[in-house]
Amino acid sequence: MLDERKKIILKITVKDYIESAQPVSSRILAKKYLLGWSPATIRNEMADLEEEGYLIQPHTSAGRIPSDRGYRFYVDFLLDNYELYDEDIEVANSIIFYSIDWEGLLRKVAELISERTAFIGVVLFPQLDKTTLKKIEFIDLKEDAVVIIVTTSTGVVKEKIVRLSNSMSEEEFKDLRIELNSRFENRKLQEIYWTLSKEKIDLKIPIEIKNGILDVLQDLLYTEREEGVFVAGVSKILQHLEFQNINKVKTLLNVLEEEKIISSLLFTSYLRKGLTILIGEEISIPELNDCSIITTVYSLGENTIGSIGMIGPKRMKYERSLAFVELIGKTLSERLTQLLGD
Amino acid sequence: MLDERKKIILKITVKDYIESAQPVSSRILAKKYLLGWSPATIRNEMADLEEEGYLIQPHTSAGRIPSDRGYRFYVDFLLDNYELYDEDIEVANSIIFYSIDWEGLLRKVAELISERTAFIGVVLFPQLDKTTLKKIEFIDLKEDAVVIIVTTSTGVVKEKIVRLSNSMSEEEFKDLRIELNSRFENRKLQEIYWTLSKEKIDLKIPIEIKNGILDVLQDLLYTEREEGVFVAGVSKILQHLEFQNINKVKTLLNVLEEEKIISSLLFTSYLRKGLTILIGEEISIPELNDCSIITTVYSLGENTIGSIGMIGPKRMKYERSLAFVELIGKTLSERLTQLLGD
DNA sequence: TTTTAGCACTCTCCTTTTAAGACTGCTAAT
DNA sequence: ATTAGCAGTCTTAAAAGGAGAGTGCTAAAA
Repeated sequence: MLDERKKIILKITVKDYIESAQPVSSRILAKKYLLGWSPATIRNEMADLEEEGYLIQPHTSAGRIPSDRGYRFYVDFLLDNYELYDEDIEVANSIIFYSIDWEGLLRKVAELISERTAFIGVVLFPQLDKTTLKKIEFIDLKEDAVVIIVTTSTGVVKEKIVRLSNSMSEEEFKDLRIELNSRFENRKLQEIYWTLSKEKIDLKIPIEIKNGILDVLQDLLYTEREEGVFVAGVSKILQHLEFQNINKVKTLLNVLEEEKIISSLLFTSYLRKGLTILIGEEISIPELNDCSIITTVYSLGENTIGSIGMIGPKRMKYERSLAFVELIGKTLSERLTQLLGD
Repeated sequence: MLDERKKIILKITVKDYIESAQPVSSRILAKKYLLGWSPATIRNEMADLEEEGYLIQPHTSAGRIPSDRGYRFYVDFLLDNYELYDEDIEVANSIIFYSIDWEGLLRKVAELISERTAFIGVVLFPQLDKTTLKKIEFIDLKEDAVVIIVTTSTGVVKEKIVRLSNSMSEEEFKDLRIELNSRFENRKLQEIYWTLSKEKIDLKIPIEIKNGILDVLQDLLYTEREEGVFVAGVSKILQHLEFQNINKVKTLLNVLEEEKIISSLLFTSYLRKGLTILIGEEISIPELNDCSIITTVYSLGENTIGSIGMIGPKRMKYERSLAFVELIGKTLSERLTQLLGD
């Protein structure tokens, strides 16, 4: 863990870089922010931070910029309080005044996000999720391995082999099977996923099996997912400094036109049911290495049905972006529930 | 009109530029195409062509490139026979194998166009066109001016003042009104537009009034049009040489994200009911000055219901593009009629 | 009268040079 | 543990130079 001074230096470095888009030098840090340490001291600290992977030096005689790890640390531990501009709140609330069709509303939300932030707004179509669980079955392979077999109402069967750290008796398997089936039979896959993935669950189940089932469920949900997305404001992203290079733009546009890629990103957030953020390489799409993605879900009544998000450069104001996306998600859910809730 | 030699030189200049993307020099023309005239002669001819506005010289010591006027002349008078690659035909015919939903089919068509040509594919949603004519009325203002008043089934009233070159008697107005109303009452606006805009029509009607009615109809149709469009393959356009400049890309993307603009371009083609082509400034959208747009219509049975098109750089192979778009339009119409025709 | 050879001139584009400026890392002093 | 000072590195912008491509014009040839 970083000591206090390193944290301060990292935090200010990230903030300054987000603002200025210029590699941050020790001199700037000392002079602009009156930290009370000399440039030389700060230089030493920054060299340490670079060694530990939080900062990067574009070239020998340049200042430093945050690495993905640096941004991640910043987002996880150094963020100031969320700050919402009054106008952001106003814009989010304006959703309440739209009563166009379902599709039109979602499209409007994507446009709203992009207009207000000058980043890209994305919306995943509502997931139908009618598929329910038919049965969970186990086959004991001995040698502490077991096959999990899941059958769904749509007739799809999927299995997965799992290794156990502690062996289980015939009896225990039987109990677990009965318990799981009685509890989850005919329930929606998404609901089961959600219940199982909660930290606390009053069910005696080995962690490996639990994770195995979760994997299978995710797999099933993923292949049957609704892939439709709205992507709005692609042209807006070009005004940012990181996209002045034509080749970057090309590869970026390529990715953004692949609905499958965007929908799969949003789908992950949908399954996790919460505000999520991916930074640079965490997205696992090389073309989006300069971007961060913030997503959250929207729901109809009690049911999470889809997700929305924002794609922008890593160099974004996270406090504001996170708060804004979260707010939009909530407001959209309210509006949908109000319009269509039972 | 240009003499034979100028035509040949213009034609080859355009063709070579489309192929090479380099300003075409007199030397290239003489040497590569063995025209039998010396570079000096060709130089003189090219200077003439420039003076008449068919060619442009990027700078003093460069070859020449076609102006919009040059492209237009080429497309109107110098085109070789349409050439369809076998693969283009195959791709167009593949439409027949899609039987996904209506919307999916249209989206697929836009993608097909862009995939096959590496340009942008666009599709205008089907126009509902339920609006019919209620009444056409005239008010004689004397002094050879008359107000045309058109009322529609949706209750919209629109009028237009028209000047006449030959005055009409009270009697003639009455006859015309009766004739027009008996003939067009309760007919769809689009149908009336189409009938009236035909060259030959067995109806005694002053040209000014006819054009006035057409204007009003176009206006009515335009404001009530379905604005939805699909735009596919925006990223593909970036591989072309004319879009290597980041600022051009920005403005281009801006326009392409404006559905209203694209739909209005397509709507014009829809009203004209045929294969149309606009080159550069003819499009009247500064951001598309480097582009040409080829559009055609698609129909369900006898009824034209929408239009499709392609947006690419002016420097495109017109023979192929025109043929391809036309073919796609026809094939799509056949497929739609087969799927949904009554 | 039309065509062509020849040449001076122009403009682009690429490479090289030069210089200024921004920071760092390291050393030695505090 | 901190800091001043300085040599060294790298970027960036501007300037200079030179090759190459192509034209317009003139005067000669057809």
